[in-house]
Amino acid sequence: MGSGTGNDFNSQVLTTETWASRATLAHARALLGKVLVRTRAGRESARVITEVEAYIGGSDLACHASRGRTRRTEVMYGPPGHWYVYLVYGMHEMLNLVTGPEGWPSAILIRGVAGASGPGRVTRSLVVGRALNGKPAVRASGLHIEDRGIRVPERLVTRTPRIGINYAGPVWASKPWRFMVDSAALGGAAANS
DNA sequence: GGGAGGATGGAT
DNA sequence: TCCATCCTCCCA
Repeated sequence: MGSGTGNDFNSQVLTTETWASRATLAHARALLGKVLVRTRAGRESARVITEVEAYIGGSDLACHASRGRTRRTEVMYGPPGHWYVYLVYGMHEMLNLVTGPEGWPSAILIRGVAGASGPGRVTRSLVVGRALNGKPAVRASGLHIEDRGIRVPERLVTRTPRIGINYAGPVWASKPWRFMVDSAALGGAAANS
């Protein structure tokens, strides 16, 4: 696959996968500073997203979809803008937002929000579970994302390899597909916006 | 039907 | 460094 080698801009022919990969990474970056809004029993809790990771397509060996289309990964093959929630290590719910295009499995894991660092803590603090799996990210589902005007300047964004995926091998484990913004610095940025 | 291993987090 | 805890997927 053309996008597997790294520098897409040197490619003469840009494949559908290349475009989709770029779109997912741009989307991941754009999620920093957006607000995750949980509505439950008439109450709303909102948290600014501070850390995400991208899992991009069937060729990404760290992506669950790399092992084929199964019952669990089915939602990743569906239309974008839906939640992919699964249980890991028998105790932690992982919250992902499916990105597009349909039929091309990719998702963004929400690893941190203001006040909760770590994907397991994100879901625990917002009471998010597998009941949301496959649901669209709209208010009626009880969980959606809002842009409340928080600006995240590039200098506050850190990119690193993804966490806990060494089993995927060095090529995929080294992709800088984790995006973070310092929570405290973000507070200042939000105040200035 | 059985078994291995996992996109973590907290304790030791 | 260890391990709780259970779902998913592969293999037989």
